[in-house]
Amino acid sequence: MKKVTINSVASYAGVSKKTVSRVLNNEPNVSDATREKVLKVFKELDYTPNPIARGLAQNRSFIIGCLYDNPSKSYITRVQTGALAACHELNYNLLIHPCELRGEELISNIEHLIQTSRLDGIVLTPPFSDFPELVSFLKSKKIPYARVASAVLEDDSISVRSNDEQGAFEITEHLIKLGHKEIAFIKGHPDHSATEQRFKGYRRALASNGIEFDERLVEEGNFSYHSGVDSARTILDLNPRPTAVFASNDYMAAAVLKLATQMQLRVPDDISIVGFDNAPIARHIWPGLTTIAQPVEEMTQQAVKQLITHISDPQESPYQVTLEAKLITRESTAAIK
Amino acid sequence: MKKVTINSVASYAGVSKKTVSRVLNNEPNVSDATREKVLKVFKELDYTPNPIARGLAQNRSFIIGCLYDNPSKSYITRVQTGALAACHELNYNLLIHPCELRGEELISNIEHLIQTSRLDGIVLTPPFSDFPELVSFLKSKKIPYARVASAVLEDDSISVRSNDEQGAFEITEHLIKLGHKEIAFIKGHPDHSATEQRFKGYRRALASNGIEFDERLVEEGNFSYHSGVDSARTILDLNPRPTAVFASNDYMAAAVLKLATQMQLRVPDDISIVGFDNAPIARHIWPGLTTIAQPVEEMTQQAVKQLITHISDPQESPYQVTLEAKLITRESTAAIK
DNA sequence: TGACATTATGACACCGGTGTCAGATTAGGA
DNA sequence: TCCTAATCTGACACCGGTGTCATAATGTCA
Repeated sequence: MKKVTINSVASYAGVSKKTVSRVLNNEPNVSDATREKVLKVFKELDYTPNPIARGLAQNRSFIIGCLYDNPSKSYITRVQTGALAACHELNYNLLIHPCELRGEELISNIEHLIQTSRLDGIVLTPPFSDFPELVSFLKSKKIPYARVASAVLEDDSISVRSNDEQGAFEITEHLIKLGHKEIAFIKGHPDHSATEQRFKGYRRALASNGIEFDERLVEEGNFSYHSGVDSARTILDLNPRPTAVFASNDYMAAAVLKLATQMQLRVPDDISIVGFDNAPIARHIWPGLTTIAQPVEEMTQQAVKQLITHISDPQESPYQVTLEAKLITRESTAAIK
Repeated sequence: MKKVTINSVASYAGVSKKTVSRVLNNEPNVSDATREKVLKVFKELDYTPNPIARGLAQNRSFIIGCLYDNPSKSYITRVQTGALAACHELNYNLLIHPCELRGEELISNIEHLIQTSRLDGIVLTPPFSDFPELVSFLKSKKIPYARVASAVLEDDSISVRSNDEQGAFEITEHLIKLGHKEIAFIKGHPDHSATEQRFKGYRRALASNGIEFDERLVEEGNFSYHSGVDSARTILDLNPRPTAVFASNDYMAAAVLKLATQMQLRVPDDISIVGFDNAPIARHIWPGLTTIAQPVEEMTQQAVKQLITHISDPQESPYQVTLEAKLITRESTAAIK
């Protein structure tokens, strides 16, 4: 099997390689006859252009990077799924790059990544999406980027998000409608902008239903299962015990559930628990968790698609989108008796 | 910021670009003085060679692909972590490629991937590691590949595995030592070679402890949580009910646990449950699952490292390694009363 | 010191595409 | 029918590295 290059195609079709290149890139100024002739040779020889040679000539790599630092494997996988879908569609490759937000030398780490891998652009997923140092670094270096699930909107950059505040509002209101008034809240990791958004939604729901906010019901978590255990311990020992717990994600909610079960509390009869994200664990435990589902794949896919479009044609003006989050009710919530 | 290329380095250092290239690749036949002079210029100009140009010249992409089709997000993430570690170390990039083993046109899908992305090699993770059609395709196309967690050993290819059969043996024996004799078994997905291996280990443990194998205690699963629910239903309805259940992975074990809990069975007092893989869920549920931990990251890292080494220097003879699996005991198993 | 082997270096083509520009061909209008 | 404008096409340089080979510099030994 010998290699099929643009030269072999050109000589086989009896045209110059530049003409072949024109056909390849759908450029104008090729007569229909020539175009078809070349296209036929493509098929006959089973020709695939070499992206590396192309990249060298155009100073592009056809690679975009995906940055994440997230304890939730399912979230990461969903992000990857969305990003890959967009990449496949637009003939790009995806380079995944897990790294720590608070790791030393984040910026130089990223700079090195961009330098060595010659990324054409970067997708930022939480918590990077709202990390100012990084965003302004990319902006100063003129590296195209897109932000997924960011809270802060900048109008000159690509950003696709879902409404965390609204989701938190809705799930809190769901509890309130079930008669709950003492609703504990476990916060997420302070580096994630979602943390503040979800907290805001919680407070807005309380306020709009005339329930006074009680600071003693709020615990600091960090989205990890482990932090959920710690927070749960404090909350479940409160006297009087709250009748419901809203954990800022499903892992922490699962931790609350585990601890409650260990303490012989029945969920949802004795206490209702809700999470956020609709992670697989939400339906893998008993009782299943009432939670908020976000369209993570969809968000990432749109963000990456936008990003690649922008790279290929910088005229394309970047835009912002907000997608819907959805309440999923399972067995972990019930009306107060 | 203007681009720093091999030409700028060469003229700045007062040598030819070929000499710069020599220094870059640690080739011999460069005098120490020249070498140092060039290295100093590297630093001064902050030069990073362009992998794309390099790739074009050497007909390499410095990219290896990672194939998977696995319902376990944590397994996928662990695989990626290991693969990335090896890639970073050896200046390679990783292209992840989730795809369905039984999807239509798997082979042509992979062929297309290799064609368009010009992969230098491929890592196969379960269930691809032992999929003969794919392996022989890669072999016929002379695409370097490495297999992770494969059961079948071929001596002319790279393969890093852990001993599933032995792990299953040990965890079964753990149950037997606790006094269990009626131990139900839920099989994994038939496409995964681990499925048969784990089953073998289970049977060997029974046999070596003089317990007769009872076919009625065996259910067909497919590694998914959902299949675990189905199998659990059958098993927990058996009369007499087995005193222990060995599910071939933790998701299915979690399903058994969920169903048992719903049926008011106490775990481990009424029934012991064990899983396999040591997935996060094993410690996120209550009671935590006794299971077998495999060094997935380590396996993948070694496989990828081997693979890249082999690509860079085909003389390097491929090798096979088997790493240790480890029993993790948690709260889901107890001595029979 | 001369003859020869060894080491160091650079000129140049090449990898497989794309950009520029000039020249050839065709179309359209007078 | 001729002239000009619009459309096609190809020659050639270039992207940033590496491979080959010739030549220059140095080392070795008689």
